[in-house]
Amino acid sequence: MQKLSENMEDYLETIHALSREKGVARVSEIAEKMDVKSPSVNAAMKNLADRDLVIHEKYGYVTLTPQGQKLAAAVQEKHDVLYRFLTEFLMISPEQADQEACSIEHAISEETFDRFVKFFKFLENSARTQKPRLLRNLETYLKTGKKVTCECERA
Amino acid sequence: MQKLSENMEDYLETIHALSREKGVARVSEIAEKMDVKSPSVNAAMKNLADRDLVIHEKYGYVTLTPQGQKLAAAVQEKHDVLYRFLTEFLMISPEQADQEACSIEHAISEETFDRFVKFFKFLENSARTQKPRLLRNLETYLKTGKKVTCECERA
DNA sequence: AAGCATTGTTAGTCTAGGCTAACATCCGGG
DNA sequence: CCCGGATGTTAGCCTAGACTAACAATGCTT
Repeated sequence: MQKLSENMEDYLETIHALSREKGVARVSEIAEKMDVKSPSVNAAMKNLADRDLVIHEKYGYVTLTPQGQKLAAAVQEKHDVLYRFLTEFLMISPEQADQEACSIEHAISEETFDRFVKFFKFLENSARTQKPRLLRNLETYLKTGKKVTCECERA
Repeated sequence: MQKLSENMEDYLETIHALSREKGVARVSEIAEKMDVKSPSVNAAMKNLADRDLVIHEKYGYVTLTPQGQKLAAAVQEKHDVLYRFLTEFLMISPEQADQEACSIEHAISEETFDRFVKFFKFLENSARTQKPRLLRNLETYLKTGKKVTCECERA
């Protein structure tokens, strides 16, 4: 099985999101959400159906197969972690973070994502236990460019 | 001027690298480094020359215009920071880090990159001043999955 | 139950960016 | 000088993934 293209991953992700939001996914909704026209969606559904990632009955709904589910969930998970990193630690606006997570999510290997998740949890943990030191220092630094040495270091 | 595609950014980056490594960039070298055939390079050079990003004399060398330089340097900078983050903090192997930096570099906006650089410097600074606490804890965590609360917090 | 708006599908076209095969130019060695 | 191999270019083709225009199915509304 050939690796999925970024575009096809995006389709899966969108179907996944729609299914969770509205229960089902329809061609027109997918088109609208992805800002493409319905014939493009149609072609993509044919592609994904051929790979057994979706089921698309003529003039009917689109649903993910278990395989498609799994892939979509993996992409979604990357999206979510990236989004949280961008908003919580880089303080990017929600809209922009969402958009960028959407690009970056396709560029990251499983291996790297796995480590990044750990890294992220570590940061969050530090932010919690050292609160508000580490995070506040970072925030100050991001805003002012001034380095703040850790208080516990100076002590 | 239309935004550059990822592929064209890659061409610029490769020309930039070759120019620095060997002084000049030739079609065959670009092709080899990017693992494409020379007619593809040719088409890309025509594209980039039309945008005034490179100069490509017939049967001759390829050089970056000042504009091309600037763009290439920006891409390169993203690559470098990402590479360092991946190797130093996520402990990804040099080869894989290089490869992934190559994908991720195209997916990041100027805004986000800017903040990420600050974030990265902050991390490096913490790693230096708190050495070896923060980094060692992260390393332990990445390897074992065990969370380690900051020593200065427990004190 | 029929008609029409909505929705989905098909056919055909376009662009980016690959490729191969064939042709053109360049340059070093005889 | 000139010839052959290396290098560069052109022409023509392919695929992914978008689009428009035209056609088909569905289903709500009366």
